[in-house]
Amino acid sequence: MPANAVDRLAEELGAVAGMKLELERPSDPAHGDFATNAALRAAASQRRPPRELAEELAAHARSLGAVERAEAAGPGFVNFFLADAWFADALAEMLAAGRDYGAGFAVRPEKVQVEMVSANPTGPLTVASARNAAYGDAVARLLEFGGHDVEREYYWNDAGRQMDLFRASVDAVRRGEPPPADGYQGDYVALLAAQAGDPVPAMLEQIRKTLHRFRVDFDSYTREADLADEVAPAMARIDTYESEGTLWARTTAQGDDKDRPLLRSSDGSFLYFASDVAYLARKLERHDRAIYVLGADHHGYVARLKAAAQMLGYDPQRVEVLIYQLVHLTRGGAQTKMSKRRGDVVFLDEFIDEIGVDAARWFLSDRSPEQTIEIDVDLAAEKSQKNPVYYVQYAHARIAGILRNARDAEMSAEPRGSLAPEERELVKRLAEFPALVAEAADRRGPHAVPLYAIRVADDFHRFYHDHRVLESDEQAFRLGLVKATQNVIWRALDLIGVEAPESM
RNA sequence: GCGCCCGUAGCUCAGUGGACAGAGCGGCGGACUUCUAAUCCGCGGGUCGCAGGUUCGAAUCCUGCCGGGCGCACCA
Repeated sequence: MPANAVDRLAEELGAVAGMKLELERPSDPAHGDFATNAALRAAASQRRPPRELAEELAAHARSLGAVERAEAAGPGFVNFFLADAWFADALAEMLAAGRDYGAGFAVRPEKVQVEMVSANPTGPLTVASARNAAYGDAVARLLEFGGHDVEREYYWNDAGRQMDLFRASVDAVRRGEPPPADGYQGDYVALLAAQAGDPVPAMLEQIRKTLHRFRVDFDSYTREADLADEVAPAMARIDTYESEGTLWARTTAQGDDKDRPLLRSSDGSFLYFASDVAYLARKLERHDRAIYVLGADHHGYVARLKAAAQMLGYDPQRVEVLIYQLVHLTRGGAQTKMSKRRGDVVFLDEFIDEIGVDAARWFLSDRSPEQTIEIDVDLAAEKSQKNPVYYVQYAHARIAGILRNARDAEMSAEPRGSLAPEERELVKRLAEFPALVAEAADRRGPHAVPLYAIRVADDFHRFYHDHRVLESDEQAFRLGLVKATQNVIWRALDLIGVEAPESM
């Protein structure tokens, strides 16, 4: 039996009508609490007028207790108006589930590794990496909420040209010399120079702390050096050939646009792609699914990673590369460019100092990943009604206030009288949550969650404005309703790493 | 040149075939003796980049074009 009231209703309707159907919430309240276009969809294959099928479906639907009224409308929609009993059922299951309402939607739980950030430790994290962290972590949280076993992974280099350049830059400062050409500079280089020892692990530790502050914590850190023993065996498993004095992977045979060199011809050492292949093999040995979270500037990786999986003999479907577009910061309209090697950068720590973790995570999570983000720092820093993150948090805090005043007064999913329109709207909104979060996870699109949270806050604030909870005739029911609302808001915010305050 | 992403209200963006295309911000006007007014209510604003095509039906799918971003290393 489906776990939530909307799915259950859809299934019951489908059963009496003899067809599979999906319910949607019409934008126009005149079109009922829920509606379906099933008749329009089925019309072609059944070779019958959609309107006729809709009439039939409506007639069947009227036999259900949850349905108060059902009518065919428009070109072949069926609109359903639900009885109060359905709302009580829906609220009862929300209260029973608590903060886990909507959880466990994974049809087949998997072991999933989500690799994110993985920035070279040559400097503090920038806002570009912050989007990676915010997006990757939100996807990870969604998958966990669905029931998957998720590992958050950070891959870092401790060798290579950029590392050498970084170390040389720090050493130069230590000797009182200018950094090498194309080297790194800035206050953080001077700070690292003031400490003894290898600056690379020190920088990584600083990154780890910043991410922790950003509420993103990793289960595992893998270094390129950790893969050393696995590279040669991995090379033996894939399709290679020798040409121009080096070894090549024949990735073009698997859809890549060019073959990839594996060895540096000058000294015969393995190139980065060789480690990539070994690393991918390790990922797929240990996990059902390997997710990479990469910025748009790395989209060229997709084809070669898929090709590598194919050559290694794994189903390339198990490799998923999530690409997100870049971030632009504006301040009063003027753009701020980001580069680690110049002085005028915007670091994640500065960003958090300025707008706070909650606003930072919100604004890096509320746009679809394929959309370039533009954040006006001044606006995001404003703690006012302009800022949607506070609008949603305020709803949570308001409810906390009611619950404090209610002490341990009884809650009930059953209303004593009939429901007010604002109560019906709020219950329906909350009832959307399981499907919404399942779809957000499935599409790797966590931005749907904060946008939904705004809708919940809308419906709550409206309800709050029109109805008293405490000492009303419906106190028990309304306490239950606001508790369920608070749980959903808490969870929605938690899924994007934003806190839900008890007071504001 | 080739590949990926984007183009929807003044601005920032939702909307992966269905009912008149939505929200926030900005603008204007209202509402506190009440569990938090960081709230609520009302009013505006659109050739969904352009042109074809598929479909009973297209912002959504296909083709071409125009604009913008990002890639196309024996760097990572």
